[in-house]
Amino acid sequence: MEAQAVSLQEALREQGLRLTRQRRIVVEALDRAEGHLSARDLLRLARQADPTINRATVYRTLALLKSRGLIDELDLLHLEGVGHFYERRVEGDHAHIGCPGCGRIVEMRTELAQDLARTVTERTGFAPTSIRIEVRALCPACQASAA
Amino acid sequence: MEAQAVSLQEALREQGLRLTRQRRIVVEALDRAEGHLSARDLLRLARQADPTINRATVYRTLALLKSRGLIDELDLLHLEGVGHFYERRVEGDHAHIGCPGCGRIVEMRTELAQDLARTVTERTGFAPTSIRIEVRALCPACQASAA
DNA sequence: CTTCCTGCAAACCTTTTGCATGCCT
DNA sequence: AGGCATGCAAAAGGTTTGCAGGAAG
Repeated sequence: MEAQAVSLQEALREQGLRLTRQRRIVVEALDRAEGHLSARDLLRLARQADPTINRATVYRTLALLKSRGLIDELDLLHLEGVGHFYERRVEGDHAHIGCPGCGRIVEMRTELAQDLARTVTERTGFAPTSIRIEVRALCPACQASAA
Repeated sequence: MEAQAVSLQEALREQGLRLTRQRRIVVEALDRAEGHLSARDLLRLARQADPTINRATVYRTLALLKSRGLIDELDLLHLEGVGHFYERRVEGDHAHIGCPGCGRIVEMRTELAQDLARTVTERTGFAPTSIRIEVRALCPACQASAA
């Protein structure tokens, strides 16, 4: 929804936020991740770099990034568990599609989010900063086995 | 996404599901609700009709309704707390728009969900059964006070 | 030097589960 | 009668918080 720095680490610096060793480790893990990560995943990854890093620090860093709009928070329709998932906000919105049969999650880029943002502004006067689209849909394999 | 009965209660019967006193109370509360309800809200409402009704029953009923596609589950971007929200699935999709400034949630009907469902099918072969669109957006009042 | 972050541990909240009992069909 | 739903209580996650010590700017 807006221009972005090449990395979260850089984005943090641009925003004048303190860049501690722990925050660097956490954002590096998010930068490297190709998709969504749970807080638990992220803690595990961070601990590979520093085994003393604490859960609370991970949550606090996630809250910070979230409040600055640098990451998106998803829950992936509970298909992968009750917790939340995080991923770096990227240019170009995408929908998350989850199959309730097998739990598989795929992503799909879509321009419809732009349209939606425009419509929201026109019809409600609200100013969108992020859009989350999550679709529950049977994958082809599960459609076949359900038939 | 498909035709619906006039009430959840009726829908339950149509699906050949056992309609216990507790389930009736819970679905009546959902039927009466104009918008989203948390599990906690729902328990509170149900207890007005029967103070002995149990939390576990509410959760089990919600799981049942969810699995049958009769209700939608939302988390409203965590703006109202960490839990989930439920509402009867209605004809005509709508997006939930939440203001991070004041926590206000508004709904907006949108046809874009239909387009999105079509696109998903065409591009991925997945068969959508529900779509969740949640938008984080500053409301007019909060835009003004932020300026 | 000051501010704010971290680790720790406990608390908190929501949601789930095993089990014995009871209700619906 | 049989199968399934309920209530109860405890457990299981996930997430948040107060506090004392420590690191970053």
